[in-house]
Amino acid sequence: MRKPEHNNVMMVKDKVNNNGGAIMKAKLRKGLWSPEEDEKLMNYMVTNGQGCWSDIARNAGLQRCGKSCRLRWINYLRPDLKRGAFSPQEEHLIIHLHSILGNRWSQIAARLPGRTDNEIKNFWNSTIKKRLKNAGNTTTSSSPNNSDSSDHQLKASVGGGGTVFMQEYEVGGVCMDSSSSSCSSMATQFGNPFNPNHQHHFNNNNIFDVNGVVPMFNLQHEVGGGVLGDYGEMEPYVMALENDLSVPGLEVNNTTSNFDNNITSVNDSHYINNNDNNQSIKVEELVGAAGNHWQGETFKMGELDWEGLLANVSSLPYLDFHLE
DNA sequence: AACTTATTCAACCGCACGCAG
DNA sequence: TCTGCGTGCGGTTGAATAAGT
Repeated sequence: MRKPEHNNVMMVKDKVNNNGGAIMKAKLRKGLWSPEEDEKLMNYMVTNGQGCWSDIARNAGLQRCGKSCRLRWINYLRPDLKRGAFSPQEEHLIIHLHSILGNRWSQIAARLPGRTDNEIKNFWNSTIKKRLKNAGNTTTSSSPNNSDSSDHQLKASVGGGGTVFMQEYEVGGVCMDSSSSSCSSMATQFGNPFNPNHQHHFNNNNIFDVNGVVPMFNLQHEVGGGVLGDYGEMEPYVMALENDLSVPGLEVNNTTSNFDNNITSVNDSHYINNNDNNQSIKVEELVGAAGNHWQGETFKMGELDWEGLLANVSSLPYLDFHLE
């Protein structure tokens, strides 16, 4: 989109050299990355793997700060990135997750393999927000931070639109930490209220906004048709959870793994089974966002098995959109 | 064709957190 | 306990591009 700026060098960082504290300016580039810089960083990462970003910036011969290198890698150079427009499934998932997580783009991105938080954030701010606004709704996506902490009562819509007032949920067992990495036990602790199988509590066709008492829209529509065009059709009943609710992360730990066949986990929510090729792929590897090690050798973005993904993410709430 | 406005998205900035010394 | 460093996150900016007039 943008053309690289090659002369955008700024005096950003002062360094003290060894000669009695004389100041030496380190020239760090800012602005768009040139293809040459991309190549340098890519080559370095492929050869040496991820490490200290400031070291990477230095050792790769880049006049960039480590932070910039990290961002460039995560948002652009990472080989497991999925390019192109968001699919309707992804759109639904983003909206859905945003209704739960608010602006926690990194957590949302962790559930959308191949997508970055920045990408999702941009997509949300530029596209979805606008569509929702155009749909005549102004209250669809309040953040968890906006929730009314006094409201312990959960409202859930049921089938034909009736309302069920849930008894106060014991939310104490839910991982409230904003970091998703250690929330894998939430389902069991919580009695797994987010398990779509608990249909006596929740209707699968509706989103429950856990952020506050705001109406959410019905996702019963087929994904393919009029993705967001139907968002004007709002469900008036919602579920509200107080506090900051963290959805169990798909990526959980940093155990070294690979794409070998038959990887299984005691905690099945941490892995994606790819039934087509008889492989189980650790979600962390797919996502790549939180992991410190990139080993994406064989994984091809764009070939994600959505059904496999969603079917095995038992802890992911309300994955209720219809797959084609 | 020229100009204006809207949209997109890469990148920066500041802050918070964790960890080591 | 304090401090500095590295990292990650979310908000924001601004240039490039598209669309409209």
